[in-house]
Amino acid sequence: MSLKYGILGFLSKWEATGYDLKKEFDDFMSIFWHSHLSQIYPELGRLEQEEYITSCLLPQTGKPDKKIYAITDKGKQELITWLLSPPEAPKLKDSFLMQVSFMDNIPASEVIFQLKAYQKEREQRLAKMKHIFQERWESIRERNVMKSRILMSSAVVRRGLEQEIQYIRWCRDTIELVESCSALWSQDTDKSDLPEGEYIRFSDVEPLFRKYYGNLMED
Amino acid sequence: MSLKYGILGFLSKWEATGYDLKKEFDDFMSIFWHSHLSQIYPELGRLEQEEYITSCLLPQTGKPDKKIYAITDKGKQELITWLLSPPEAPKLKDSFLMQVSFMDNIPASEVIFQLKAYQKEREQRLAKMKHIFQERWESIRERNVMKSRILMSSAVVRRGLEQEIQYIRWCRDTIELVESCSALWSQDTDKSDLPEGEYIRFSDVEPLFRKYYGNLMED
DNA sequence: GCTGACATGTAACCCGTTACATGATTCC
DNA sequence: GGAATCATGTAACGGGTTACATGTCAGC
Repeated sequence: MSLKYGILGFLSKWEATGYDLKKEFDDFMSIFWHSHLSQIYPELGRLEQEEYITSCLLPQTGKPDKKIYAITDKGKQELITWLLSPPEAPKLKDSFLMQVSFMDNIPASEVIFQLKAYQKEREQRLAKMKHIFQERWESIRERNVMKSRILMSSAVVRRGLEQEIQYIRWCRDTIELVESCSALWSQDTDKSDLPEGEYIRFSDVEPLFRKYYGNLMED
Repeated sequence: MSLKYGILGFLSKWEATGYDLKKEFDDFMSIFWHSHLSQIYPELGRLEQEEYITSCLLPQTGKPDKKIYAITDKGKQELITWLLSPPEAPKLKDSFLMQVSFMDNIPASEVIFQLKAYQKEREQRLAKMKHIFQERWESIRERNVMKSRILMSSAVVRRGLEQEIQYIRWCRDTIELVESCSALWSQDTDKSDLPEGEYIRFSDVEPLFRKYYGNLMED
């Protein structure tokens, strides 16, 4: 149900077409949401029907006509009601972490390969976010006017940057960990009746683990 | 499409019923995925039809009969193929961050209230995760056997803990930021034709911003 | 007597993704 | 000549959530 509020939130500050909204979902809003045009257009239709937004048609030559949407008072009220309602419990869906947690089923070399590939992807995302961030920063500094909206979107930007940086760092650390423990993979390819002494003990790698967890275990 | 692999991944190590799987999705796997029983049962049916898993019926007295599922070779192969396939680009959906980015529309006091509520939620999640983590840690230490599976799930646990800790810290820092800038909200309740001098300048709060971003802006 | 754990499922609905459909202009 | 941008949408499908449906046993 959040696409609705993503649209209302954006329209609470600027008028926009469906196409504009899509760009915003690919740009700044990509920090917390994404959507396809084929979902945005019908949603705009529904929101207009329920009178949360109004549209006005702008004929263009050479290009297709634009339908510019604006928020209504009813729409703004709906947005505010949502903003004041209790925040939803986070429901994480991270298919890469799922892959990682089952990667004892593939060779250590492949694990490292996958971690490196993902790290690269996140580095690209970070670079894109930094770019967005720097552009905004400069335009804000030029106009030299401070608003609460700028404060809140800056907070969101910080969260986005932090998240990427930490994920990248985790990839790096985990690659190192797997590299230094790759012997575990040759061990446990199911020769299940080896004598006890043949197994690597947990106590052998415990110091390495403590280092990997850092101060996360305290408390 | 990841529920399928969540199930196959779990069954690659242990046999389980639909009910067991649900518990696992609420427990350890909640770090990266969640699912409802009403989705798990039909999915198990499909996986069995496609011969990725097999079931055996265990009659019970007093309790309903159990249907215990086990992975087949074909299923294990399917899992491995997925594990080796390129990791998906992350598609974040964080409705709380969406709320935050539009919170210039509600009073600063309400912003702080929402941030505190969310911080509490994440603290509870962290406490739960630490609990899961400590239980596992102890049982691993007792058995004193190291396996690659333990290494990978430990990496996932670290990611989960980190994520929570950092989100909580962000909430704390952002509450402070909003508190020290709450004057912005009284300013911009749309008295749009105030003389220029009445506005808070960006340059006035820039030092505060630099502190809030820390070393995130550096390249 | 009621809640919660155990155990399995179906049905309706909503949300989100991929594919299809159109058509001009600009840049390489 | 082909890809990318601007601009709008529909249709089919798949995945995920909520509600419905059933029934026993243990513990408070």
